[in-house]
Amino acid sequence: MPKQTFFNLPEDKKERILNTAIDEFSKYYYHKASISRIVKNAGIAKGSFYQYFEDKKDLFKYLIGRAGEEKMKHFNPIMTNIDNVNFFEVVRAMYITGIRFAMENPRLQQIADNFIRDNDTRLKQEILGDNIPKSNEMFISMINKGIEKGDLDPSIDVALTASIITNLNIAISDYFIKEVKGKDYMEMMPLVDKMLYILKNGIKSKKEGEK
Amino acid sequence: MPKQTFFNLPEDKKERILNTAIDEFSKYYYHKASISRIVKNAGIAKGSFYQYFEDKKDLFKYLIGRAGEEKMKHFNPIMTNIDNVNFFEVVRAMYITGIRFAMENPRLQQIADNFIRDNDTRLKQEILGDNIPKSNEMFISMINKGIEKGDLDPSIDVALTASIITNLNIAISDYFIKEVKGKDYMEMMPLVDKMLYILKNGIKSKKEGEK
DNA sequence: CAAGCATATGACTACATAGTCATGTGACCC
DNA sequence: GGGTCACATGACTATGTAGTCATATGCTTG
Repeated sequence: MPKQTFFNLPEDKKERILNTAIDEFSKYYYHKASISRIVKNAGIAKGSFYQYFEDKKDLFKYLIGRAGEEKMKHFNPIMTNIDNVNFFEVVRAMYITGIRFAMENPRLQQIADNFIRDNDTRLKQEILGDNIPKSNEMFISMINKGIEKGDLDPSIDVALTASIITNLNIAISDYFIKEVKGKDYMEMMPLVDKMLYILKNGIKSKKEGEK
Repeated sequence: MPKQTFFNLPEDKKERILNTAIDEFSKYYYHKASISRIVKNAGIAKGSFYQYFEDKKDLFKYLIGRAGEEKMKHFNPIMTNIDNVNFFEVVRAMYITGIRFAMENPRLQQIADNFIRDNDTRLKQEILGDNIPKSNEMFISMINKGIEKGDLDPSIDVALTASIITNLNIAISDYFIKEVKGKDYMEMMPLVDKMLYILKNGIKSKKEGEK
């Protein structure tokens, strides 16, 4: 956590510092991001930085935490209905909010991306604690419920399906941002539906049987 | 390319240097990997290193190239049959060889992984040139042929499906390495088939219609 | 005015990095 | 012996980093 000194700062200064830090960590991954550059760009002294934050990790943890909170704000409303709606509706809502978040907060999305892809597992452990497996567990329980309710094919492999759904989430965000960037984000809707069609029905021709 | 001096070295010395370098780049991504550590671990002088390679990038390019060649050795036999066999057979063979490569060459796999995930696009561009889009183009042409032949549902979105198949390739390797590591790699076969089942048929329950 | 306290500062330490270069060493040939 | 050439060496340069610390500024309170 940042020191009290940081929270005591006037709002605009806090904002300026965080904004500069977000810029830095969205451009460079953790180890390459530079405190020296941050203080230079934010127009504060090196010493001041260390009056605000314990160290580099302290700042980064704080940013990751804020990004997570921001993302959760969008996801929570979906999760409350989770038991009442069709499985695919939930997945659809998740994909849509995921893309929306990425478009509305490209720098935070980039920071999260860099962080997820970072292979310094010690750093990840220190910063995330044990929040990583939770998302997968949630999917697994969702899939199990989906099978019970009759929404899903009971012969699928649950853990593998969870992994697929997670990866498709990443795939569709990537695909959309690469292919459709700049355009209105409402254009993602048909794309999400095409993705869900495939997830639901597969890609095998319906006209003839399996060879 | 490494300098001639490097290729003139006795085989065991070359081997020792490359081996140490592979170790380093599989543990750390490009910018964090250290030439100083490599020369220390390989037992050669710093100056010698620069008699063998132009610079850090030269060595890395060489390693990426070797890893690529190694991987291609496995893939090429599949690609020659590409027109004669069922679409899903090709995808199946690709997934299997992908996992096999990852298991047989964990360090090379790790280097390729680190590199793909690196977000220094300039470095990527310099090292890969324009080889990146090629793999996607190949998938797209495969999918189009699959539709023509009647293997695939013509209503799918081709580009999106290509992206899905690529991502599922990553997903299954990840999943397999996390879940099944240490065991015999033949255990991946049922997993690949479950994955293909989902890709073919989707995950929707077959008993009742869509809600 | 004076004391005290929160905040601000940038030179500095200690360390790591990639890459250079002048000097050695040893084998081979004339 | 003398010359040439390939390879070997590690001290050194230049640059970057995270983090420290003694000092200074300025606001608030008695």
